[in-house]
Amino acid sequence: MRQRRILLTSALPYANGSIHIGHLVEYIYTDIWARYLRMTGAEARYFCADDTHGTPIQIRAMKEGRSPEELIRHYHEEHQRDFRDFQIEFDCFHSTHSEENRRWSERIFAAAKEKGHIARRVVEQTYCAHDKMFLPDRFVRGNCPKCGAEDQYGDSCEACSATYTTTELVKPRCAVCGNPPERKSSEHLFFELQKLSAELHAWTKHPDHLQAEVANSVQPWIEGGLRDWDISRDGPYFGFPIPGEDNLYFYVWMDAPIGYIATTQRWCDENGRQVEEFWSDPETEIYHVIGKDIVYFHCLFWPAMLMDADLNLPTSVVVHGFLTVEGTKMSKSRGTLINARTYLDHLPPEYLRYYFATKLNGRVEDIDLSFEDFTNRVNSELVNKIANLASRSLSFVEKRLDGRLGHIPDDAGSLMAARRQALHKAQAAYERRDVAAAVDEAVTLAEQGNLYLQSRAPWEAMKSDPERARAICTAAANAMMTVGVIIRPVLPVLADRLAAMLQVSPFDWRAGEATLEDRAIGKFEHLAGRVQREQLDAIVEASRADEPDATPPLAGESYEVEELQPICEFTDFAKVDLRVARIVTAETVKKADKLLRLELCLGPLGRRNVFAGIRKAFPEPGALEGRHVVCVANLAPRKMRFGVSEGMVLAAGDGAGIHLLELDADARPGDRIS
RNA sequence: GGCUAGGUAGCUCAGUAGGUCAGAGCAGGCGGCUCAUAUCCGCCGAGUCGGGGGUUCAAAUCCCUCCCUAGCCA
Repeated sequence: MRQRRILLTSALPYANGSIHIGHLVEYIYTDIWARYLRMTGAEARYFCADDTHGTPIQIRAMKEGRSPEELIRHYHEEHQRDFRDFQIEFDCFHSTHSEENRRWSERIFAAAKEKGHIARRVVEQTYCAHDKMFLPDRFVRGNCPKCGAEDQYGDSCEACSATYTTTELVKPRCAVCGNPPERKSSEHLFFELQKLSAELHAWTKHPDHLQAEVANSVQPWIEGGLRDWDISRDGPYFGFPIPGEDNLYFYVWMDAPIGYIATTQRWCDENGRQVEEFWSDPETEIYHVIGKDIVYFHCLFWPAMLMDADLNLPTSVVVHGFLTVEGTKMSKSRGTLINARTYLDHLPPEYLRYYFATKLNGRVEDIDLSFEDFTNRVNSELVNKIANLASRSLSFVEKRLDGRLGHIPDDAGSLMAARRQALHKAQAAYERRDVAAAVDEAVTLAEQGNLYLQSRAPWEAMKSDPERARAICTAAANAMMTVGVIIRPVLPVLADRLAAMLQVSPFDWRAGEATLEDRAIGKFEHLAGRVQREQLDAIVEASRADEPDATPPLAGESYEVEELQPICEFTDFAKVDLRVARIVTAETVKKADKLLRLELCLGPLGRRNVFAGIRKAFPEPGALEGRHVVCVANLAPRKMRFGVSEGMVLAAGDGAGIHLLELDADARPGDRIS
């Protein structure tokens, strides 16, 4: 039989934010499944990429004063770090902002055009003249045309849940600059989905392609008539220009799924393989794991694009539910929107992988992270049952039986039968993506192993017949090996530590039914320790702190201040070199009624000439002389009409009152401030 | 509003084509063991299987209806 070739993907994370535990449900799920498949000997390739295009990234970058490329580079690195530290192993994690993706987007678009499925139509949209860009729904705010609720998004009303278009919004304004937008028409390109209606209907009806509940929810869309899909956006737009069009770009949702192919291409190029092996060979299985929010894109648009391009369609689109925390939607103010990194600062990735695994059953159900449940499951199942069985069998052998296994005794027949059965049931469960059931097999088997040890009491046998004790522990160790194999897709690092103790390699599915007898084992190492409820509380606390404006202001502090800038990484902050400076001279500047010219002494760093807009607050500049202030010492020099300014002094205030930041008189000029 | 999926012991959930299906694990109580980074084993649960109605000799399991929850509605 030929080796199964399988391509797996998770939805591409958008490159304008950090990975949080909600995202992780999907990546952990896919990773578990990919690892399981590899353990059975299949070639399972797990591909993913950052989704990098579109207006939100454009605007976010603009607000942060950097280029979109810089922004997505930042998140590309951060995402990969977070995934790696959660033991999520991609064969390739690429980016939709790549040459491979550009080529494939152009090719797939050309194919759709060739098939006569691309139409042109003029659309009227909301345009911000100030920011010189068209505004998507979420970037127009205004009053609901139905109920009049204020400050609603451009697509629907949170108060009366009416839906409408941005052009219907009353008193609209741009969410970026606040100016009222205008209406502007332009010609867009549409993918005529309706023309593939029959094919899509047939495809979505096939029971292998979609879970029953997903297929159900897709049918009304098809039967109700598929609408054409606007796949273009006007420039300036961060994305790929559409060939042959003037100032039109591919909509981010057009090129995002193509990223699956582009990433495959990238990996193939790097590994001497052909992309056709994955996207054209009908024997290859393709699985897309997605959240239930993007079913429409993956079950209709995406298959349609693939149909037109004559590429493989997904074998299955696997849909999972959302994550809730303590029974409710994740929320910044409650501290339950937990970033991957925040979690890792407090707990090992294994616990979350394990917990999610106990919930992932292949159905489209939301899964809840209940802290009590999390603590119970990790402690009672992972630690008390699984890790403890390893400890009871292996560390006993190491400490009291010279680290050597004997032979499995006759009275272990039912335990050995149980391990075979658990392995097979777990395999069946993994195959149908019911990870929860597979984990349950591991736990149950560990339970039986513990029971076996309890009833045979090797510590008693030890007193009269050490070889009997060795035999008992050998049976338990073999059961433990199977537990380890079953749990390995979920807890790869932990399982590999077990494999090292058992000195088994490769630790694959076949090892689950092999027998280990009459051999030495490696040094015992405890597999997992208990989790404390306090550690979870600390994560919630830290997640609250991630959101600096979550706490309400104190009474009386209701005046207006400038809005907070986006989060700045420490490395960015560290670029600003602040120094202690003593004001040597301070004087007014002719023809400049706001400026003072300051001569600063930075100790060994010499003197600086600085123009500061603080004259209004200091009618007697001479009084400033001798004061110790904060100087931005590595600011690029700026040529002004009155001379060159070689830095800035820091001050607070809104113009009415200005307060210079001042240091104690004994601060040394030139010292770094951090 | 429409659609979809759920509502089973304090918690998380099993219950495959209706008849040992009223269950498991955790938590809690009692007892035992001590090899195990206080872990393991045994015993202990009357929960109207969301409410109501119906089909059937028999329903958590089928039908109708209502209530509640979650999500989706391009």
